[in-house]
This record gives sequence, structure tokens and C-alpha cells, in this order.
Amino acid sequence: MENNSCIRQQADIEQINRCKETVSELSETFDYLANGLSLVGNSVRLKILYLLFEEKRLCVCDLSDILGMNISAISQHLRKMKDRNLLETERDAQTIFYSLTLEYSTLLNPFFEILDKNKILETI
Amino acid sequence: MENNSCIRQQADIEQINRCKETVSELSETFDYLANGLSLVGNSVRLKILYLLFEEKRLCVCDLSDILGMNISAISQHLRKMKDRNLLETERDAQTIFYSLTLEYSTLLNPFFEILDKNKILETI
DNA sequence: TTCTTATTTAAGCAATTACTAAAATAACAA
DNA sequence: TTGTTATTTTAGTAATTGCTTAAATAAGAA
Repeated sequence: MENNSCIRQQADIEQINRCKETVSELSETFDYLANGLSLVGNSVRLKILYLLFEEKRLCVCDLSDILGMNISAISQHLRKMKDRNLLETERDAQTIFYSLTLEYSTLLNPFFEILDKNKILETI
Repeated sequence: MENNSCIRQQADIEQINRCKETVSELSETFDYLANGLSLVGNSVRLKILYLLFEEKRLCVCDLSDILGMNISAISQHLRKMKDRNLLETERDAQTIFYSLTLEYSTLLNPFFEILDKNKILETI
């Protein structure tokens, strides 16, 4: 499995061991965080998140219209994000409105700010 | 292509149009940002980024050892991140050291803080 | 020059992901 | 009840991703 051409006679063994410990301690956190970030790291989902940040709440139908995509495709993206707690829903008759959870609204704020800044630049 | 069962008689046309404009204005930014986030949204790469945040610089060999993975696999992850400017390199004889670019070190700080916090919790 | 160490690159495969199309569920209205 | 609107779910497919193996590149030592 390993390509053992690299023996690293100058490696800092203490550093390596310290790092191994960090990785093993935080293993689950890495997986959980990476999974959350992989959801944000898709342009369709990032658009949905930013639109919800700006508009507070939107339904599948609105998003489908805005993004010019199949309702089913949008619904599947929304489900993934709801399952991972990035989004929450509230029903209003037949319509289900999606919104950002407070937690992720805060966490993703730096990225939304980048988008805001670019928006201002675009309009100039 | 569209599943036209949704006509939304209650849709807010102004809102929809405002959103469509946002999406079209920021289209490239969404793609660029999502691509960057998708790199972070992989647990191997997130581990690498956090280790570099903590240790300042590491070579392919160190990371391969720490993560128990093939050098070639690590090298390919590093390349992707270097290409997208998350990482930079400096050569020291035969060894190439990777480190976080200042820009992403700052941007990813909130996520590193989550990891730090969990690390403290783990050690208790 | 040849050998060793460190790293990258290329090719191929298995697993995952995003989308489409069609069927299913759910709420409300006639 | 039946029909309409809104949404979700399922099954299938095409494209992408991550890893393995092997070959290539590059720097320093003998």
C-alpha cells in the first residue's frame, strides 16, 4: 500500500507523533466538519444558502425558478442540507419554506460577506 | 427539463427577479467560492489544512506518515490546494514544505477554532 | 556519472455525486 | 369524493472524485 521511497532522515519524530495524536483525537470532528463543508462546497447549494441568507426564507418552487433547475434536483439538495442541520423548515399550507439555521448563518457569515462585497463590485 | 407541476400563484415575482439578478451577477463568484470550499470539504484535506495551521509547515512525507496514507495520494491533495491558492510551498534541499496562505488561514480560522475547541474537550 | 532520497505525474479503477424522469405523498379546494 | 398544487422519494445514468500502482522528475551524495 505504501510507497516507501521516503524515509525522511530529517523528520521531527516528536512533531509527527503530536500530529498523529491530534488527528486521532479529532477524527470524528474532522469527518463531521468536512461533511458539512462539502455541502457548502457545491455552487448550487452555496447559491441556495446565500439566497436564504438574503431573503430569510424561500420554498423549493421559488429556488427552482430562480436557479432554473428541476424542482426534484433542488428538493434533493435541500434535503441534504436539512439532514445536516444547515437548514430548517416551516410549513405554510401546502408550501414548505426553508431557512438557514442560526448556527450556520453565523458560521457561514464570512463567506456571505465575500459574496456581498463582490455584489457591490459588480454593480459599480 | 422542468417538472412544471408548481405554478406558485402566491409567488413574490419581485423577490424572484431580485434573486435571479443576484445569482447571475455573482455566478462566477459562486463557482469560485464553491470550488474552494469543496476542497476544504474533504476530511483528508481538512486534516492537512488544520495540521498546517498548527505546525506552520510540513512536507508530503510527514503528512503521509501522520495520516497513514500513500505519498502519492497526499501529493495529489496538496497539488489541488496549491493550484487553488490555499497552500504555498518553499523548498529546503530535496524537501518541499507546504504551508497555508495567509488569506485562507484567516478565512478558515472559524473552522480551526471549532477543531481547537473539540480538542480541549477531548483531552478532558 | 550513478545511487539515493523526495516528490510529482499519469493511467486506471471503484465509489460517490448530481441530475432526470416518473411515481408517491400531502394539503387544500370544489 | 375527485382534482389541483406543492413537495418528496425512488430508480437509473453520466460525470466526478479519491485512491493505487508505476513511471517520471529533481536535488544532493558518493
